[in-house]
Amino acid sequence: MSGIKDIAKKTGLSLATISRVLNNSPLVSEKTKRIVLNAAQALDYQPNLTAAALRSGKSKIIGVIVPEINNPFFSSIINGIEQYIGKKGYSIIIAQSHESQKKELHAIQSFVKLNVDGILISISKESTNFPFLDKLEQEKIPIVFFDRNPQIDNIKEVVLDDFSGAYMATEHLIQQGGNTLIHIAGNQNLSLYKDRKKGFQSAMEHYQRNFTENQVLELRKNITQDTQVLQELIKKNNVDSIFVNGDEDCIYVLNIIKSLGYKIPTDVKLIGFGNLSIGVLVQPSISTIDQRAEDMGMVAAKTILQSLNENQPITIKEVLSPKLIVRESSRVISN
Amino acid sequence: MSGIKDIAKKTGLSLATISRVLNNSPLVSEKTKRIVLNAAQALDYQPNLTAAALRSGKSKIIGVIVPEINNPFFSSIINGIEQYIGKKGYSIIIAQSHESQKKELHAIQSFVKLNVDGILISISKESTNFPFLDKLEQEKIPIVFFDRNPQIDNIKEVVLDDFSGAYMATEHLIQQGGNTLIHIAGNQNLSLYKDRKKGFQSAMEHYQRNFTENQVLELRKNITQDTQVLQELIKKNNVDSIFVNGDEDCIYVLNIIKSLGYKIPTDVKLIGFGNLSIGVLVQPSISTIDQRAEDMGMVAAKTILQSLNENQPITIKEVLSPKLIVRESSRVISN
DNA sequence: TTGTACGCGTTATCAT
DNA sequence: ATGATAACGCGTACAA
Repeated sequence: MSGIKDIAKKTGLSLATISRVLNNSPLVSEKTKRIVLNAAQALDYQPNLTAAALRSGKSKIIGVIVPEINNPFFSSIINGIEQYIGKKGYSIIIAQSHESQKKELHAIQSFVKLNVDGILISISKESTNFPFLDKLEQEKIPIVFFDRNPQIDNIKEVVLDDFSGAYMATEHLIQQGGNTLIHIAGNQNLSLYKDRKKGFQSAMEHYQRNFTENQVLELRKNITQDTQVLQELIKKNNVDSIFVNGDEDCIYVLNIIKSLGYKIPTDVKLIGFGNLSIGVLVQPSISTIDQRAEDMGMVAAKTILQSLNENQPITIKEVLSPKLIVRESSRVISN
Repeated sequence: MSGIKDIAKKTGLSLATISRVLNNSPLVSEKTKRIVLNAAQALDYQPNLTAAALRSGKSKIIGVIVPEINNPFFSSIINGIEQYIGKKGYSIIIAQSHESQKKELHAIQSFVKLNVDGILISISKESTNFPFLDKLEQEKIPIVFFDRNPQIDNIKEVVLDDFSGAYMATEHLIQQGGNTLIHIAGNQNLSLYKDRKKGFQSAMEHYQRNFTENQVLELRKNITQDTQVLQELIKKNNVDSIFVNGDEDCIYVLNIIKSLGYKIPTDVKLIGFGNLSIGVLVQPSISTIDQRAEDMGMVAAKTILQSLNENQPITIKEVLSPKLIVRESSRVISN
């Protein structure tokens, strides 16, 4: 392995010329270009990115912060980010917030010290204010929020249209013949769960289903209690369709309903949200809304790389449209 | 934000002294130490890790390569790595091989250019030779293999005792009253799946269950065919216990068996491998072998950090013991 | 078109 | 115990 010095020595050219060739400067003749590239090949030249970073101020590293890497949704997003960014010659460095604002700040500090060129972040549940934004602006480090976004102005963000997703899910249940619907909601501290609830409400109203707050509940994650609640809703209130805020909860609900002796989708129709791969392994397979995690990662990656070249602080809001995926848990068998 | 120059200017001390204080050199008086640290605080000093890396040759970055980050096992390992390494002031940079040896090599190249201090890798299924080992040794970059390991000598590796895990699983099925057992195997190109098969075989032999290759099969992932095969095995051969190579496949098998009308665990007992979180969401919940993914990540992280300080190329093999997790799919209801 | 020389921010060596 | 200065490997303004 060798550096530009070695190439200079071998070719008899100056360091500057070598550097120019390797950075595709137009100010070099074709001939010397060839000579240098050949020598580079022969010597197994490997640029020292650290030195380049120090000199140029560009590290070719993007920092990524997620609440939990160990979460299929986020790891899929990271997958998307890595794929896009890897192609462009960048690397990603990863930190987890574990839903703690303190760790989030700490991660950003580390990233700044490492001279990352940009930051991609999905904020923690705790985070309501964002003290790091000023600092990053000073340092000219662009930041793009994805999925979970702060409810503030003048930022770049990539989000899913959770409202539409929930609307689509609800509409689908109704179109499949659902009469009495409920929504099992997620943590209302996160705006995306709020949006899913709103989407449910909106679809209900649009189809004149007389929406009330009684039709929305959160799980206790205590199987006895949850079973009891669902039993009552289905028996007394004739609930025949349930839109669950996420696939994991959906499978949990699915099992409860099956254990109660109801048939899915005949007695109760179910749809989740998230399109986890496990959704096709359960029986019946669950309908869901695809969050397009990889796409989100790719768009976020694209956005941050764009921001590196334009130094105007533009406001960007990329909204991805979710996709309805119909499987057994909500499909009315046609005959 | 400021650097050591700013502190030097403010305190009137030399750059060298500032650097010494910040690196906890013993060669400074307590008094100046205080002065410097106070100034650092006041000026919001942030070390430029790029510059430090260039000068010292230590980047405080560890490169991690996994086949797919979007895989709960690997993302859990990364979680473990990140937790351990983050505490020690290191960062992790991540690349995926997508099971391609070419991408694996490419990732290593990138890591070398970035001057990572060490590499953690779980090799791709394709990889049978490891041309990068020489280069890394030249560059004095330590490498630690985890989970999937090359079958060669003189390396550092952290693996699960897959043999024992499979043995435990099989033994458990027998102890629960299993008479006729089969094993649904994984891709035999990976040594860990081979080990799981061997563990099954060993337990079978130990309990005089007359092991033959007929008791091992791989799924076709075609639901019609797989259903047919399982149906026959249960009906004709009286199979009453199945050890499946992984939890995802286990859930797949579970659904097939339920759809055939058999009761689990009464008619057929099941156990998987991997302890995916989804295992408790299906019904019945599946017994499994915990792979201790986070522990593996932490041990791998610990191992690589140790290697940074000792420059002797020591051979290390850390073997983690799996844990049996008994849930409904294999538990004989006591009465 | 090519070369010279300085600087990026820090650490390490040598002197004081 | 502290300071002056070179060096890490590369990029670029300026000179030629």
